Amino acid sequence: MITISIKVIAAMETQLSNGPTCNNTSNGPSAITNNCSSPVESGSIEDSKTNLIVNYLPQNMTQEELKSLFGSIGEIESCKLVRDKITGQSLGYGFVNYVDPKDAEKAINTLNGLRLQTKTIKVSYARPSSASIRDANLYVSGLPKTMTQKELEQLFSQYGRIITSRILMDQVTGVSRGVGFIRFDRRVEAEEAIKGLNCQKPPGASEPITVKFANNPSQKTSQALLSQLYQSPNRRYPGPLAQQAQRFRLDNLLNMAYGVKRFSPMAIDGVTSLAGINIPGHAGTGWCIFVYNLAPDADESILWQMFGPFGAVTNVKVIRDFNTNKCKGFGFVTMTNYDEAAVAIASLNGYRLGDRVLQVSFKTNKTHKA
DNA sequence: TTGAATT
Repeated sequence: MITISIKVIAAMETQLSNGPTCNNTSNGPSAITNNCSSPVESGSIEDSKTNLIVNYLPQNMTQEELKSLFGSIGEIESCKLVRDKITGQSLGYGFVNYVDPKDAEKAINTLNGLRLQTKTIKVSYARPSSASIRDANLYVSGLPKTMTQKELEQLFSQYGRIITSRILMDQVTGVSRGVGFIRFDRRVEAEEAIKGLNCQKPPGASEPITVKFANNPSQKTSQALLSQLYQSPNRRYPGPLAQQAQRFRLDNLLNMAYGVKRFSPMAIDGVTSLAGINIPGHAGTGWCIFVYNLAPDADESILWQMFGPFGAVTNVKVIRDFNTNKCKGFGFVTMTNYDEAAVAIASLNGYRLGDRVLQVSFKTNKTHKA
């Protein structure tokens, strides 16, 4: 009875593909109660009493026109015309959420089947499953660096249908950062995966992984954004410290010029690496330095400023509480050269920064776990 | 009082 354009079908399938497949194309109330067999969705009918999905909208209908049309029934809480992400073209359907469920019901009764241009629009309750479709995205950390995306999926697939997966890679080395994402079809699946896998060791792994719900699109606080401005070294810090650092560099130059051999553990690194022995603080890319007793508002720039004058600093990190974004009292600095790191530590350990006395040392494997 | 990581 209704001529359905290919585009609208595609749009509907896009919407449906986010949830369990239902064998009919009806979005009417019967579909909610009867046709979706998922146990999650049958319990949340309440959610859909104000929210409508409107299908078969004319191609040129705008969100404003949609809102205007449905707003004639009653007060609208929100209204969304779904568009193609790339072209911005209407996908021919949208959502209208009323304040009052009675208005939603009225809209179905009066607007469903309304002819607009060449279309006959369909108005029905939106699937109450949006909540189960959304928030099914997991953030996974502590993964073995050797784990592949396929292995990650294998691990999680026992809990449900995986929509997408990803392992974050270091942009330079291409090596896994041990962090990834799994998006499940449904939220319950994600919840089960958390129950089953959080704090568990994947087969063959030596450390347990962390599985939790991912944050929404990564929106950094303006504060975090600002601190990134300081990711480049800032080396104008006059005073005795800088002088000491400069003196050290001069010493190095003189030593090189006069052929003085300086001892450096770097010389034995190749051997110890082959033997599988870890040198504390040595991370392969440099020497990792632990800095303790930073102030809550400390940021990366202070680490650059303090350590930069002593030599090549490749990375600094202030460890922050995720929620408050305040420094947890410590941070890390990676320096390329052992000698420079050693002098920086000798110079900065016990250094008074504001009203705090810093403790600076090579990072150890210390953990407060038993 | 020795790591977070958010496509």
